[in-house]
Amino acid sequence: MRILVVEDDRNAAETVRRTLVAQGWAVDVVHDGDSGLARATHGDYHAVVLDIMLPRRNGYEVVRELREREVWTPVMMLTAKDGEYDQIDAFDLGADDYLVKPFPSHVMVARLRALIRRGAPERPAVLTAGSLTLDPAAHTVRRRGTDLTPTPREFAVLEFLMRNVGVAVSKADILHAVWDAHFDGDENVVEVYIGYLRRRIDKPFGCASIETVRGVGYRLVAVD
Amino acid sequence: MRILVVEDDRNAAETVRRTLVAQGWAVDVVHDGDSGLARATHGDYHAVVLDIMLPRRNGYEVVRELREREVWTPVMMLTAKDGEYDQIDAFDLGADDYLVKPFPSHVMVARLRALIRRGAPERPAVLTAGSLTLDPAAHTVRRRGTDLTPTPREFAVLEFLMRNVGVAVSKADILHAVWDAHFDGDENVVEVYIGYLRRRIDKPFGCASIETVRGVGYRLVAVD
DNA sequence: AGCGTTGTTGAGAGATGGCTGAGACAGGTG
DNA sequence: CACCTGTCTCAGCCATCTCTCAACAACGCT
Repeated sequence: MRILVVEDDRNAAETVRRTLVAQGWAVDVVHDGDSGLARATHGDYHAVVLDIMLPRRNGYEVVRELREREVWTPVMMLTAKDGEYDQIDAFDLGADDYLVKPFPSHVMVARLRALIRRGAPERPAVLTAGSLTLDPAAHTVRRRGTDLTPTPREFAVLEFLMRNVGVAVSKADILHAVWDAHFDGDENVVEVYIGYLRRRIDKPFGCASIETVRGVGYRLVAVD
Repeated sequence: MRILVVEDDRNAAETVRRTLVAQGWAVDVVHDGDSGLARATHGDYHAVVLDIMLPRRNGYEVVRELREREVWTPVMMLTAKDGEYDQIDAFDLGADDYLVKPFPSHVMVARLRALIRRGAPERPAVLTAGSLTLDPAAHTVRRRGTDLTPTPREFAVLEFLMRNVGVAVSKADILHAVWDAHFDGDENVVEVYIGYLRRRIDKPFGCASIETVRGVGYRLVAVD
């Protein structure tokens, strides 16, 4: 395991380094945001431990920039502050975990291990199919730049379809993924919602992203 | 997204359920470890939110047992205690993430999303015979790049033939593989569908992939 | 060649699957 | 309370698909 530690406090950095080396991991340490960004971009690490308070470029900026460069290495953020909003910000910017200082070293090790096991998410958070994009976190859907406003159910159906682009999914699959176990209605709801979605995301743009696969279900394809 | 929530405190469970439902996810709630284990094993969820303090079987035991049963659904553990050892134990037992109560609901959502983002099931392989390809997942058939649109029955017959390229299969085999057990009609249907398929996948391209083996049945061969 | 057997095909009746408009109902909001 | 939005049911319509039947063609055997 190769770990990059970005932490400007030399003492803290040394403590972390020792802990990780004791695990048998290879550790590189840098002390400012710029070097951290550069190393993380090109260094091929299994995880990055990133302090928030950094000279030259703070932790938030480093993650955001990393994700913008399509680097998906797991990032664990460290901070002295205890504000919950920091966590949110960190998550929204693309960090994968968060620790509040001071923390026992074995907690950091355990959670780093979990991060590494989870692996780098190959996919960015936004789903795309042709000119259609769906952001699960922001709860937005766009086609050619214009904002669409699906209802919650429509959104859920579309999200499922977009997680299976090009694959024919059955109405039962959709029902199963979107409606909960207590639902005992007809599969016709799915047909109805497909109809709603077509009116919402296809008709106004003259496309046909949702294909019917007779006897099977539906397939979402990438169109412009 | 289908989420299972295992939490014995009815109030807490309801809060979590609402948060997740507001995301457009399908949520099932159970209140004890045994039911949680049963549902998680067979329920096909995208993630499980699991309290540690549970009647009948605690959260640790549930994860351990789940992993022993080779169920790899991502698990997020919840606990009221703030003991660091809980985290370690949880990770070691196979949990994928961990939250200490109380937590802001959007943190839970963000981290659940991160958990779900990782695993996408890979598709089954595409079947090929010369210039003819059939993708069972996408439910598509192509010859030399152009999309063919077989009917469901035609597709089923073709899929069976393509899983047996170069092998002569009898009409009885095809009937058995494609039609259900209650079918009591004539083997002539098979002949009729072979005819349809030839018109669909061979005639327009001037090939002859489906050969008749007189007295035996049919054989699909690879041609360009 | 002649003949029975086996395979091919066109026509068409009936069944099925999918789409949609109308409307009931619930929950939230002014 | 009236109104709006979102969810879901229902029933009718339409296009397509499935399968049967029967005539016809091809094959292979004596």
